[in-house]
Amino acid sequence: MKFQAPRGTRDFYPKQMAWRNHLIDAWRRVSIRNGFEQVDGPIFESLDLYKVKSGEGIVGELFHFEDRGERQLAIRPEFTPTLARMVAAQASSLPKPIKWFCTPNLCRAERPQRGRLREFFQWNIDLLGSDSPVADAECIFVAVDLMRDLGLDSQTIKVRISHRETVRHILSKFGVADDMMLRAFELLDRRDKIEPERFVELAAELGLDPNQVERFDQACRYKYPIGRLDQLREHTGIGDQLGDLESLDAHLTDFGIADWCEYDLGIVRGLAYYTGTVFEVHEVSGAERALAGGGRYDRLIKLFGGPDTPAVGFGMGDTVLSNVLVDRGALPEDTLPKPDVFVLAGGDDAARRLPSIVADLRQRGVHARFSYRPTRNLGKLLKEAAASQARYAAIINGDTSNTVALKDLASGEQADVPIDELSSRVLQ
RNA sequence: GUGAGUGUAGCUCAAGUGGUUAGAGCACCAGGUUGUGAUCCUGGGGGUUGGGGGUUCGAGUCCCCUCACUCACCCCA
Repeated sequence: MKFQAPRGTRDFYPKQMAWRNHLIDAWRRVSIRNGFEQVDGPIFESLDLYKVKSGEGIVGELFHFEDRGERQLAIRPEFTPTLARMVAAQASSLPKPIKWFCTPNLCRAERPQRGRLREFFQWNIDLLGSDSPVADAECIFVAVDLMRDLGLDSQTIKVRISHRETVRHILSKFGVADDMMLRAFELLDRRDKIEPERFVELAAELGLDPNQVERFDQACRYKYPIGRLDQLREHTGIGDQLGDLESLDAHLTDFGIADWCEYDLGIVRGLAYYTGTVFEVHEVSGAERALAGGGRYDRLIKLFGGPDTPAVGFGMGDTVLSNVLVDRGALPEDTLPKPDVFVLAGGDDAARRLPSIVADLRQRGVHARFSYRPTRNLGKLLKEAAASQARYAAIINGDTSNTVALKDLASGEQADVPIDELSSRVLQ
């Protein structure tokens, strides 16, 4: 019997595990310096919890099971319902704004593709209790901060921003009735996937004539820079009804991330869920899926039985992020922990002294390794030391002398150092 | 879940229209008689060709099923 990992799941060998930690460490580091606190919840929840947010249709897209007490449970496909449940339960005692992050593994019963697996890790940033556009801007800033932390730049990455209410006003201006709004958003989301003639046809059903369709389509395809809402006004004829977008625009500039962002009215995201700002983080070549997506969801906490609580946040998966970084030349093997020193012995006398020297180094916090090979051939041992990517090799002298030869494996320089100075030397 | 493509060693790939015991490089392991590491020699382990069934004297190669990956749909919470 031979087994492989189930469809859409991954095995994490040391190299992959180091890479995964590299990403999750960055998520943690960036979250914390932006003032977010880490939370987590159970990896499975009541199936009903997910139905409340997403409806009956969600059941076919997650993994669910029945426990021995006939409870219907589901492995978490997202974290937001857990978060909403947690916030709703203690909302009155939590200081506002609530700024939480987590890095859960999530499972979805989808057909896997590049950047899309059945089990993955997702960074969640959520800011609750403020309806100010500052909160929207800060969330976007956190996403940008992460990109920057991992060495990506604003030429490679763009945050594409839209706003539900603004698009609604534009659609309304073009003559779409309120009860047709949901269908209009659906059409906007799907416009690249349907034939142009069909698009015009469907738009006509919403009350738009071909001329308006053309104008609206163009307004949605154009990317507006931050600070140029005047262009957006001109293209859409929306006038002064920009609302929060106006304020968001100023905050994005004040946070210094204007060049990372652009307005893209074609960004739609989940229909039933978001209420205001929506955004996606993209790699500009378009070769990968969205790195992250999020927005404002002011009605969710109430839906879960809590007080009316405005909220904004985003999720970022590890799969696309990883693809983008690897596309840009990052090598997962470079994230493996490297030894500070590789201790080796070229003779039997030295070999007897090796364990105590290694043990002492490790007690002092030094990452120290040694060879399991029986050979005393220093050439082979040095090759192993170099392969481990240790910074130093420490060659124990065969006699009882108090020095070891410390060799810098990058430069090749070598010098005798007293054994009691070894740990401080290699930790410098 | 629907449709299409792909699948040979840990990795990258070979094996004319079916034809002996499926090969190579890299990687891994071990030696090269007594102390200094890149592209030095020598040797070794590792494959039921993703798995199962069928056609055939004979299948890595043809057919069916299944599993996984890739792409589109769906969805993107």
